[in-house]
Amino acid sequence: MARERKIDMVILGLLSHEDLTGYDIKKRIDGAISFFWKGSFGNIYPALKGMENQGLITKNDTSVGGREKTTYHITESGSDALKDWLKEEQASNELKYETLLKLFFGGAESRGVSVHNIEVFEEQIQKDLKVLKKYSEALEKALDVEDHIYYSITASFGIETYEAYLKWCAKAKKMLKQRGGK
Amino acid sequence: MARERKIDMVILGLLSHEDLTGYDIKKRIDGAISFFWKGSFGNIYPALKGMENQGLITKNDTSVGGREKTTYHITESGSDALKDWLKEEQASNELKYETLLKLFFGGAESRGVSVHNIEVFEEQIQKDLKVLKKYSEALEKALDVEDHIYYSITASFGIETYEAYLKWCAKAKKMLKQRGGK
DNA sequence: GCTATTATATATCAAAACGATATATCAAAT
DNA sequence: ATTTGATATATCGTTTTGATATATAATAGC
Repeated sequence: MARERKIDMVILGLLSHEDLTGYDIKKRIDGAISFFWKGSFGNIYPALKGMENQGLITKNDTSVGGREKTTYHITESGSDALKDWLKEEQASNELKYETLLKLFFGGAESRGVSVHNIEVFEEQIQKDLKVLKKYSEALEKALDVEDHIYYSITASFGIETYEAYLKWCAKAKKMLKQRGGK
Repeated sequence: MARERKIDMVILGLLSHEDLTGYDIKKRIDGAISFFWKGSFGNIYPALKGMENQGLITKNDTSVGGREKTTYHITESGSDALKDWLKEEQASNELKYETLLKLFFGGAESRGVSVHNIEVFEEQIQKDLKVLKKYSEALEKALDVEDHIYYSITASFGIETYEAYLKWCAKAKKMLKQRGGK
């Protein structure tokens, strides 16, 4: 019980660097960490409310013209919660790959469908890899290397795995084509 | 709306090979496909009920002594639903890596904690890789190669990615150690 | 033979995440 | 001038997660 809401830690991690609005948080998640984590508005906004009630963050309402905006700031208590989580060694790592699922159960269908599914996946990865490599190169050029080491390491994780995916795509297609199609 | 329940397709995929109970289904998911998909009882049992109502599967109750058992069987309509899903080219592929998350936000903590987190991750992967390789070797020895090609391909995906993870672990640890610790 | 443990089997529940949608303002481009 | 896209917050139904409860059958150890 009293399960830990993972999104809380993501938000606290982001807020430990700078004050942000819910919308900003979504953008950050969609940016640098999107290849190993995701978040939605339906996830972020309730979490912000909950954490404000718990005193982990404080809010600051501003309005520019008719436009409202709520910026969140991490408290000392929130900072402690983040540190506690970082120290815990258990971590859940999981992937949900529908492409693999389709391939695994694809025996019921034609060989061509499986090859096509791999190609669609391959294209997506190639696109993602391109973006990630650009991001990684930009990081290396940045002056404050010490501060960016963790960003580099996570980006390198993405690059390594994406390259492994592409390697597998080539292999898988070859295997499927060699045996002729149904 | 009427969003597609992914677990339905997993269950239909498994039932397309053999009749199974809810418990069996959980075991199958925990087995060969666990490295790219997960399922829980709280997910499986309601899905079975729902699909039975939709006519995608039929149930068969038996009782051995005081023990009750419900075995499910795929219908033609269920088989069609599976085929339709296999043909759709869109597929959601996502990973949630708490280890990466901790590393990314680890700047707030000591360098040693980050290295330790990587080591914990590394050990888990080494363990999983061992299991997967054994499974893969067993597959290659199997006579009915044609039927097992899809199993081989998905297993090879796991091996490729796990090996990429290990490669990254070594690299990441080196990077963190080179720069000395806080 | 007795007992403890593990495997089989189904089920439910609160909390969390997902994904889609709604609403409205502001900035930029056509 | 208008349409498109970015900013900003919010909600809602469905699905998933993870934990827990319950009970029987089989196996292993003493």
